[in-house]
Amino acid sequence: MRQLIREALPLMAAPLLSLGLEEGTWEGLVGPSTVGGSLADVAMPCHSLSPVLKKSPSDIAGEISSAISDSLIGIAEVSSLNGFVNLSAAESWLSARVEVLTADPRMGVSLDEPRVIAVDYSAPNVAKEMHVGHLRSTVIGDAIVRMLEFKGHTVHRENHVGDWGTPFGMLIEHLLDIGEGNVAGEKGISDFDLFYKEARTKFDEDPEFAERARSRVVMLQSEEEETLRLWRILVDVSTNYFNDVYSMLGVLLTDDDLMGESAYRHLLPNVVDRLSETGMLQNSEGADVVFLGGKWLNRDGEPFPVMIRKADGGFNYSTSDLACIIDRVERIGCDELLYVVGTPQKQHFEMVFEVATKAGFMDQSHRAVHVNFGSVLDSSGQMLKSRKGQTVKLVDLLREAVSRAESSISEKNPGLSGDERESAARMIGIGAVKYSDLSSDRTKDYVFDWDRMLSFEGNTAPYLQYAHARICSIFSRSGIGRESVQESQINLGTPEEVDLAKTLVLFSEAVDYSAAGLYPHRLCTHLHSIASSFASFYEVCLVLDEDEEVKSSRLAMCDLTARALSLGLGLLGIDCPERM
RNA sequence: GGGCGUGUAGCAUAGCCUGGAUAAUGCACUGGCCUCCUAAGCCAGGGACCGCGGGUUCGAAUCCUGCCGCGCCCGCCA
Repeated sequence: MRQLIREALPLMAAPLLSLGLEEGTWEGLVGPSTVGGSLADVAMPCHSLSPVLKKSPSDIAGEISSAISDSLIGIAEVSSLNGFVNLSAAESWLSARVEVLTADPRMGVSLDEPRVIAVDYSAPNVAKEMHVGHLRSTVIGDAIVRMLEFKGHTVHRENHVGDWGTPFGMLIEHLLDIGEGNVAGEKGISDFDLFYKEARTKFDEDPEFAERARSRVVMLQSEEEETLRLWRILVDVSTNYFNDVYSMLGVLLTDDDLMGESAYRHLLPNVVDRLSETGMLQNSEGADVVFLGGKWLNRDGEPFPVMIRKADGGFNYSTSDLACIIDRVERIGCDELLYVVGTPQKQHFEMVFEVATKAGFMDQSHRAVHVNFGSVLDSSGQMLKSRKGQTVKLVDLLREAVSRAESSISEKNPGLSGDERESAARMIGIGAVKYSDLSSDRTKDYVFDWDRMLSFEGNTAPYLQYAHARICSIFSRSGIGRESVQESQINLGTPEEVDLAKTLVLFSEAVDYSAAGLYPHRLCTHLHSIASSFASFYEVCLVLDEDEEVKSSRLAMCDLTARALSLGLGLLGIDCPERM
């Protein structure tokens, strides 16, 4: 309702001046109402004016209310209660707003001043299974990418896959033991968990293998040709597998977005040089480190460093992340760097950002944000660890979701069959998984519960998709084209229509609020309220079989609702079937 | 020990940034609603001293502070 406020404020100035309130003293009090219902959309608490005007808040609210109500005719109805001045959007104002939206494919969502933004997300490991932890990063990152692109920004997707480092010695040797012909090409690796575990076991238990693995690491780091070829096999097999998962999930990531750790390996010495030039680098027990000081103390109360180059000459992840920052700022020209990575790495990113800022890799014009997310917990509230407990393979989870969706469809709507049922099952099952992850505050821990995420009740994707499908059904049944109603005159004859109109008008604010904070759940919350308002509207307002004027208005509302839902879910990476 | 985060009905969550009115939503529970556009739905109802104590304020779930519980981080792993 920011537009209501924008329109109302100038009209309130003169009447308020006549009550003794100077311009600039009261505007900040006007904001969204905190009470629901039809009472108010915008409210102005008058309690703080009490000492100024030497009257009770209740009297002040009453006086303001009667002073401004004539000025706001056609915009809002004004009343007062409990020391609040309440503005409720006028029906004519609301219907005019809705009419503007019906002609706008962007549903009122404005474009921001464009920035160049890198979003680092997903980041699976080569030769390892993708599990539920990757699900969060992938789904949240993808939603953020879509929202930011929609707001007009240039977004670079960065998939920082784990494709370099010491584990590749044992992985390559294991590949040789198995025989590359059994892995390369179409065959792939059928079980990455098993592959990794076998390599690990041999490394731990077979000294001869461990020795081969260690010298293989040296060959890899010196970029020996044959070793690089073998490494490439593992990378290719894995990225094919990642692509299968991405395509099943329906995310934007492609091979063009791959920027693994290996891609930055030649920049690492450069990081050392540049840190050295600034004088930040210190030698500690043979290693090159940066001491930031401040609150960075270890458990003995001593300062602890950011490790840049280990005593053995190797680099670790801080260095790699610094190289990334340099690359993204200087080569890609990013204004903003977003890292969709779990909360446990918060301290790491704080330190890396601090080093990068002090070293001048970033300046005031750059913004680096750790877009953190909570851990995945099981139903008993424990961390879902990949070490011991049975890890849920991402592919298995997604297949299960789709198959559950398919059986629900068979049960609820036997009329759907063949390709259409299959495609609806995919949209519903995958949508359910994504939505359950996106719909709560990402910074908090996420309770992973198959029954809840696949349940088709409550604040879930299927509930929103169902509202969308019902609308599509109205149009297909009546044979009326969606576009043909987009210039209809809007009449809000019932409370349900008014309520629906308000949630639709608030759509653009919800998108902005969600994108600005990088919080997809805010958009979910609003989409749910749209679907919920629509469901109430649908019960009470017969769309077809009314007189022409009512019918065209309601059809336009239906079209707008369906567009809000599919656009909104689309920004979250979730598709809507027309029938389900 | 230090740092960071978190605590809201039986369960799961929103609201906290930017303080306002009777704390919102879903599941579960109770009771209603399909000769009518998909009942995967709708309507009504019960259920919360917003972890505990101080402070600021006309007003605190929200801001400050002290406790308590839980979690994560403090590795020459990423």
